[in-house]
Amino acid sequence: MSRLPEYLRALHALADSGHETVSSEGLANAVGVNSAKLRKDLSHLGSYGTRGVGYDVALLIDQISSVLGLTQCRAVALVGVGNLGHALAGYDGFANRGFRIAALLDADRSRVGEEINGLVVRHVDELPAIVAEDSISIGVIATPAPAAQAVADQLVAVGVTSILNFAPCVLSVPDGVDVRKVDLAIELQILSFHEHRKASLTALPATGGSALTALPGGLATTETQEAIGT
Amino acid sequence: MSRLPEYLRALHALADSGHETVSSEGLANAVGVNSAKLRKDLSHLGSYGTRGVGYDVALLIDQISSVLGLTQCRAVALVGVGNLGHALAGYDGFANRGFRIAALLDADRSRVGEEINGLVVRHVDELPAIVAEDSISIGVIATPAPAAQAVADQLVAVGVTSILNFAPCVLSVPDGVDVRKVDLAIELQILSFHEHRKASLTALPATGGSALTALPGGLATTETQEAIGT
DNA sequence: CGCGATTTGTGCACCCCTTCACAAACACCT
DNA sequence: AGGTGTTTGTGAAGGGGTGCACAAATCGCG
Repeated sequence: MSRLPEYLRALHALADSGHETVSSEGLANAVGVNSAKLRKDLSHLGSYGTRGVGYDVALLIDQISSVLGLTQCRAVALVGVGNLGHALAGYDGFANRGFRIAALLDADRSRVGEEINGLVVRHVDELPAIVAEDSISIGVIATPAPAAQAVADQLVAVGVTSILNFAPCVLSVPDGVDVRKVDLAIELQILSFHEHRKASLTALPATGGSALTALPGGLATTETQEAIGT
Repeated sequence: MSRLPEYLRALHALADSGHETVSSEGLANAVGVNSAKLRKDLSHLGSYGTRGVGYDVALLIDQISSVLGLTQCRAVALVGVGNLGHALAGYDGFANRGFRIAALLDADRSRVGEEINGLVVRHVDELPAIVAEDSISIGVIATPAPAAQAVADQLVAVGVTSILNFAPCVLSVPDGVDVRKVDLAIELQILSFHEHRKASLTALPATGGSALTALPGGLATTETQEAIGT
């Protein structure tokens, strides 16, 4: 499930604060989900709770980490060191959670050679060599939209089967390759939609405003505060 | 729906390439969804297609923009100008899509006064004044996790009802306030899960590997290549 | 003016996810 | 050892989204 990473983060926080066990309801509250849902999620990866007591935090962390394949540190290659790429290269949230940025790449040769956070930017054409010297399991695309598809093709060509795409475009990849997309502007637009809806509702509480704002009701974009898509 | 922004982006691309009308199937292919789903989505905001022809691109753009509340440029306040905040402040994908970063804030006084992309960083305590001088509709939190809740409280206190949270933690906000969360590490962990699963399946195609990798099947984390959240 | 081709809009069935509610299991206390 | 309270694991019901398939509608052409 896409919720497992959230559970994992909450569990780490609990472990840091000294808890050795958690009840399903306690963990559910920390993550913001229903306790039954959480129990069902955890039951899917085997029973690791003790009735009357709860779940062993350390054991659960190990289990979830194992399922997510985080027992080993995964190497990621970041393509595109523009504005966003710079930030991602320096983001310390990756190293703490089982990932290591192993290579920085860019198509712009004027950027090649630049050093960011201890890594030297290399040209995207060196991708085969980079994969050869350091097994890359995930590629991150932080290029402008027009360049994204070409980069994705290159990543796929060298055997990368998981791509995180920050470019605002859809990538076409062969079967067996997973793509996740993060579009920052879309997130804002969804919030804008809610904002617009709230404004209309408060202005016209009786009629509900135009038909546009009075959609079926639950249309409220899946879940708020749910990690991307989730 | 959370898919409307994706439709909007595809429509803009079509408009730029000269198309005046699109069939539901053409647009669906561009976005990567089922054509029936797309037609149903569009029908929820009133019928704006012509049978036998398709949808008028310009008209549809206006309609979706209107539903999303993008007819006016929305002002966002960005709190936290660390690594990620810097990138967001300089990200040009916002201005092109109906958003304007109106203020940069940080709790660290040593950062106050710094100029980024033509904006001067101000202290987070100035939030009430900033909202007063420039109506803010969305707040973006790009602070470390421990500071995020306090910032959220401050944003709510000055009347912000939509928050985009990049800090890896859950925010508790009163009803009526929408929070969307983007956790970059979680995205990578989800990809790691898929990677781990693929590795196990190819190694043990018959048994499907351990029970961990042989979950119910459709567990594959909602949708790939769906904007967060989806 | 009529006919065929094309495309929208939607009723219907299906499936997955979510949630409630409860039985089984465990620990603690007496 | 037995009772009691707590918590897990799960069966069943409900809801929402998804996709198929088809009727209605429109355009273009003869």
